[in-house]
Amino acid sequence: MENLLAFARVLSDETRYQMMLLLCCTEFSVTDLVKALEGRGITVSQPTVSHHLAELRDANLVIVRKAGRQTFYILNQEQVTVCCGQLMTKFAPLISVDQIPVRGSEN
Amino acid sequence: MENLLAFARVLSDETRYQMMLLLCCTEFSVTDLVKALEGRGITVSQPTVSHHLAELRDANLVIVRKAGRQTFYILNQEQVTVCCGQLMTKFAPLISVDQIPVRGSEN
DNA sequence: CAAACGTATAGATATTCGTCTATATGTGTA
DNA sequence: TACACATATAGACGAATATCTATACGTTTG
Repeated sequence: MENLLAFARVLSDETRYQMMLLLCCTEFSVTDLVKALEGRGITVSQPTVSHHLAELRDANLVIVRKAGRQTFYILNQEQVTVCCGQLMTKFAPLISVDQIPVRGSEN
Repeated sequence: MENLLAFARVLSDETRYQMMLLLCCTEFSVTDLVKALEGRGITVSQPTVSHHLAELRDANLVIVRKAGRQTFYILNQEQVTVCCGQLMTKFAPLISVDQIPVRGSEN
């Protein structure tokens, strides 16, 4: 599947979205991620989280580190950046880069 | 639904993705859009395209102009830009804005 | 006014996909 | 070596959704 389609598809699920928010700047083991999601009101089983992590892996959106019997995941911010750049090129080519409203642009 | 989730959801379907590519810089009527999609190997009925256009409308991703019995659509590049900015803020906060690889960054 | 045209809506259907339970695989430990 | 722990995989199931056909709605035209 095309790169951007995979990126969008991964992002489009609430559970994965919250996972990515958590993984953005902090490494999590699978079990800890399950607990952290629970804390955000997302109650899912460990296999479900593993399944979603596999999708993130396939989309190159996480960096994986194995340590003993644990596996740690963290978001691949560079891939996010590449995808956002491609999105801008394809779907907002008329808007110059330095106009990207980075902060305080909720709506 | 949250803004970015809606954006990602809309983008995550192949048909809508191709529609957005076509609508990016050119206005299309519904019928012409059906034909243009056909030309790209996406064969869908007019009601299907209308249905997808309604989703794009709900996500504020198209600008609509009615003229006689036709309705013209074009992509709302500003909304795309806003969403990309929010994506960067939420999922790539450690990467500075001026590093966004805008062109020639396919992978 | 009636017919043709362009688009939107409604309802039905099949497929995709998110989730679960059960279990397999791999790794540390007593 | 046996067991406990952490994660991944397999298969089943229900909900979401992309698509279709049929039709309604609005507009132009003869």
